[in-house]
Amino acid sequence: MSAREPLYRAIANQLQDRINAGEWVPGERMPTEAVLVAEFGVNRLTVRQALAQLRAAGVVDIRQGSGTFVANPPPVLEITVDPGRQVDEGSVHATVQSVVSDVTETVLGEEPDPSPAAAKHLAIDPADVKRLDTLVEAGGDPFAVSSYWLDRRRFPDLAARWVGDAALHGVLREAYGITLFYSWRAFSAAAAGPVEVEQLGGLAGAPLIVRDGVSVDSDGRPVYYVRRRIRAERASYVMHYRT
Amino acid sequence: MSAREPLYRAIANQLQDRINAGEWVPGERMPTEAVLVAEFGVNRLTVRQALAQLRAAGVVDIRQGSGTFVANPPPVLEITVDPGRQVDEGSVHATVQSVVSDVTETVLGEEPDPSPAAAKHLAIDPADVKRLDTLVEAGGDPFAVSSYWLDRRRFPDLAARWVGDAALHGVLREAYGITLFYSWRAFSAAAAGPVEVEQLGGLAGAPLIVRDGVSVDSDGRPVYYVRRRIRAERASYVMHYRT
DNA sequence: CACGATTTGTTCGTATGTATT
DNA sequence: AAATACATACGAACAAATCGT
Repeated sequence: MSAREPLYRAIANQLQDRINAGEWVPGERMPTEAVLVAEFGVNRLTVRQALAQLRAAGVVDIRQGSGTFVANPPPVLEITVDPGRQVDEGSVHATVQSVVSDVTETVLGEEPDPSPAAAKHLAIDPADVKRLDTLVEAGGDPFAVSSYWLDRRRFPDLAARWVGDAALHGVLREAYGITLFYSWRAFSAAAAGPVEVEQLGGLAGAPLIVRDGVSVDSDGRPVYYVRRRIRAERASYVMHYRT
Repeated sequence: MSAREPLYRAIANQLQDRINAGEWVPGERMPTEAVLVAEFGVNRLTVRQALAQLRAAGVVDIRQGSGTFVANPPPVLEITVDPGRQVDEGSVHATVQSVVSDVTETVLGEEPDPSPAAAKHLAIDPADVKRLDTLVEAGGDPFAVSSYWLDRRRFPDLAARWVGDAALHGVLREAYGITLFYSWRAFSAAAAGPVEVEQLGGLAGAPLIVRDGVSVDSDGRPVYYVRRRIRAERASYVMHYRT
């Protein structure tokens, strides 16, 4: 095994074990840093490093001025992925709206973005690619951030035509007469960077569930490449099979 | 906005900006901690805290004795999800084998696990649930860890019948004559805990892509509930739509 | 291959700021 | 307002891994 395990890691493991053993139940307050310092006979920084490990793993919730609590896994929102439905009608919007009525998608910004990957997905020149970022809010809380890469010649004034509470597929249908179809989707995960932290809240490095995809019009021509990010503890994508 | 931004965060953001600006390209070595200490005029721990943020976000790669490097995004393995194929033949095995020939799935352990959630998915009593953990290795490197929850009365000696390089679906077909069908799958993300770090490597809190699912037999009876974890930077699940 | 220099990792100590109770 | 508890920041020392001579 490991020749010498760092103190902070040993303490983190021991605390994890005691949580698993039920010494503190989810939502319950754990001993303060000062108490742990006395109990383990180490420096406060060492205790904090141990707690930081558990926080990063989503095991504990640390609140300034209040204390450290065993994390209470919140209910995850299950976003249904229906492979049979090829028309893109916004799975996130539909799912979130069934739980929270107050769902909005607002434009955060729009700018040229000569991304080679996006250009390849759209089959256009990188110089013609623009990126439009939006924020989906549910009940006033940030839920998802989306980046759409589009052909800026085809949709020159997209942001201006955006109406506050609509989703992009609705804007494209009503303003441009485009019906969207899914081409492909991909599910992956990533760590939250400074930008995502500012947009979605949470901590740097927190896991995000990422959904990429390309939607095409009725002619099969790519309309946009999208990358949507949601904090991992908030949602999951569920796909049911026909039996 | 933020009244007072912590020093370490300001430094992290500035370093991030300079990386984005191309001051250091991916794979290139960044200034040492000592240099950054002198440059920003702060304590070394403050610099380290800033770098820890970037490391957690996957922006930099820090190697003891060597230095800090701009992260080089490794190629992700795209695991194809075919909603049309309802027979469970092991999508991970199939995909990984197409790239690396040396793929094995070995049993890490088998033990009773009265998980209420698993019992519900299997429609059996929690006392009858056992969990079997396996490790998928590709080219000698750990790639994925899977936990299978099964009815221990139905599969009493499953681990004993396991042959080293097979996948579970093959074991069930050959040893029990069961053909598996997908019932549902779910994609989510989570932070790596101590257990996952030991099994998959990486850092505590690193993002994992998680795939849950239930497979049933030809009678529609649940056979197992599975939860597979892969380090986020290693893979993504891709679903193509029929046009 | 050995060894020293370099660079990051861990741990102690101390002080002050900020949020919550 | 005071006490409590976590957040930030500085200083110092030694350990461990890496790399070049």
